[in-house]
Amino acid sequence: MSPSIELPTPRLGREDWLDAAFETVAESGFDSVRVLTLAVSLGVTRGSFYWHFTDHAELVSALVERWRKREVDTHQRAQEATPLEPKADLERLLGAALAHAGAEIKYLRFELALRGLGRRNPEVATILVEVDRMRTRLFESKFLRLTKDPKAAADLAALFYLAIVGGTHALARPANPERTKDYLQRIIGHYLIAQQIP
Amino acid sequence: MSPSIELPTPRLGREDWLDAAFETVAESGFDSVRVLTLAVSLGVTRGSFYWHFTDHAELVSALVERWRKREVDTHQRAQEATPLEPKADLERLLGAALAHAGAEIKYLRFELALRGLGRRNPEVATILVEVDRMRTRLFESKFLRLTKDPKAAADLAALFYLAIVGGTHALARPANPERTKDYLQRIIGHYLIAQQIP
DNA sequence: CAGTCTCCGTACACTAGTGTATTGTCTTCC
DNA sequence: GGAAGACAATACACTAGTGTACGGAGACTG
Repeated sequence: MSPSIELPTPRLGREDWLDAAFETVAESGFDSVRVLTLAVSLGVTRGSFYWHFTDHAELVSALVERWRKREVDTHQRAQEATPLEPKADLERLLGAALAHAGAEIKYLRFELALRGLGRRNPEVATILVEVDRMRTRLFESKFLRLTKDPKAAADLAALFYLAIVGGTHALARPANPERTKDYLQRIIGHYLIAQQIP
Repeated sequence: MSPSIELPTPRLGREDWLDAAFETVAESGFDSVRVLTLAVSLGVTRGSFYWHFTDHAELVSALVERWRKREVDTHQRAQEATPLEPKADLERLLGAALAHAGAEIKYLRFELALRGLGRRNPEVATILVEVDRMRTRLFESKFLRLTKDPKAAADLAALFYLAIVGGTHALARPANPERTKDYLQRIIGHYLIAQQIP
């Protein structure tokens, strides 16, 4: 009989637990992250978990921290990217923010869940404020290449970001993420970028 | 000794439980709604709860339903309100949507929590889609009085609504709701209403 | 003033989850 | 090939929560 029906069941590392937790957060929020449930879905017992983490709380904060690091990272790369023509630059950022296909939609859902957590966890709230500010400032610097009025650039960046956050809610819905993304990109791009050149 | 130190402890009705549940949702989300906890905070035991509700699930769906009814209600009133000049009309709606002081901020936080619930509960998701559509259509009808292009009116209404939903996140933060509201109202009003007259 | 309706307390059985302590079992590496 | 280290199972004690069954007690009503 062929022996290798059952997978080799590789041992788990910290990242595996974080990945699994990430999935559940994206699907059903932070409150659904249970050590027991994760263990079952990973095919092990909780014994494994408490080897990698001291605590349920540590899992959550590690997850948040991993997200923060990645955000700072992609922000760096966005800053260092060779700048296009100002308008195209903003459109590229918009497209990235509304990224939709496959894994990306999970990131959007995760971030929404994180904002939910931030509403009752001050440390998370602080991180969110920082990331929001980071992104807004990037937008601001781009808008500043379109208009010379610094106040208008700041306002437009803020409004731009508001629309993106709002759009995330629409994208997080099951129906038509592809079309939704195209639509969002079109209207935000049209009214908040194309139309705003002095 | 003066006898009336302790309050008369009025008996509780269904609404009292719903009110208490509403508070916890606004503060810490739907997952924090526990029968036991509510009972403690209301100063009774769970015996009371199971007289008014059959179930924990019934509490939640009753809460959602109450919210939906109220939304339909305020929508009716908004429709029937004597229309002002088109621009002022939109600005009034914007102000209402971003209402901030006192109790209103709880409503905003509740709605955000509800959107979180909607991400994993299809019935709630349906309700949210309906309410969103209801509101957007109202905005659309108002924008239609500013521009004759029906497509532009639809787009502007959508963008308007995106900005409002995004703005809710900013308002839900503890810091400076007053100032935040003024700022949001200003930039949304400026770029999405004032500037969009053909 | 007895009875009924409404609301609440109490006690019980049950489930899901956490965290700890201890003991295995692979791997790796000398 | 034997010891050490990395990962996992098991068993235990504990907490918070749900739902049910039933028994009061207070208020209103004839």
